[in-house]
Amino acid sequence: MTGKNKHNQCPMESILGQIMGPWTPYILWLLDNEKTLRFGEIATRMPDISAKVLTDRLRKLEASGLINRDYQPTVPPTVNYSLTERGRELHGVLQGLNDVATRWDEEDRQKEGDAEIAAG
Amino acid sequence: MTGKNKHNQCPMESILGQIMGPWTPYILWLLDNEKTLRFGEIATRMPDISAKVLTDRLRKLEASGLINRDYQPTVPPTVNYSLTERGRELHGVLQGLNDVATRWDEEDRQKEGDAEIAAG
DNA sequence: GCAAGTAGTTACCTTATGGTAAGTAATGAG
DNA sequence: CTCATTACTTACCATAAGGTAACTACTTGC
Repeated sequence: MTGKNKHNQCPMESILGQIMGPWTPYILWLLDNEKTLRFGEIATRMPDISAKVLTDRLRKLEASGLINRDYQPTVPPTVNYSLTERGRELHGVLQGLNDVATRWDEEDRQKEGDAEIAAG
Repeated sequence: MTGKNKHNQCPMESILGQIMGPWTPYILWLLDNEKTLRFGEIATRMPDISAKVLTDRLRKLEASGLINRDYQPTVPPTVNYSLTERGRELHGVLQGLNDVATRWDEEDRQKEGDAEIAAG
């Protein structure tokens, strides 16, 4: 997987093993923005992830102490996910990541547009 | 894999596909700190990564336009890696990540220490 | 008694990923 | 003539990761 070693010498390795990996930062970003989301709501916002993998990521984030899982034994059941206090400490990083992503995306679209105009 | 989709609707997906993945953020962090590093110097700082995988990561970062590869055809050859301008824009994110990582690491060590004292 | 709805779990199979070891190029040293 | 050096590349193999489909539980409504 994305990270199996815990923390040898460098603290950064540890955090990377927890929050990195295919869909993980995006899940954190969703929960950072929307406070609380049900399993199905996360799945809707990430159409390309399978239930199996989403469950896996949520379980790992829970094990890392970054998200809370609140199971309500209603019928049908309701499970709410939210960031823990530690998870919320990632806000600045996630925000910064999104800012850069948005900026690059705009720049790239701009360049694509220019290229199309130049090509006639 | 870590990222195959380019950018469907959300710009964050794109950046995650580029900088996420097992060792990638750590490589960027090294280059952000040390300006320029040779292949072997990066390898020394990351003892657990194999040459094959390190090469793969460097090639992908180069393809994403985040790092420069400067091949000097000396004997034996010298290859210097450094961040591009775009790569340097990740400074804030990498710094923030490292800050959180360091803080959590200290907190966890503190807790471990407390537990040991409590256990006698 | 059967379908619907939520949040999964499980089994099975395919693909992706990563490790190891060996090979390559070019040249100066011994 | 062979070794050492750097930065890889290649082939081969083992493991990990992920997709799909089917199945679970529980109760309301038809």
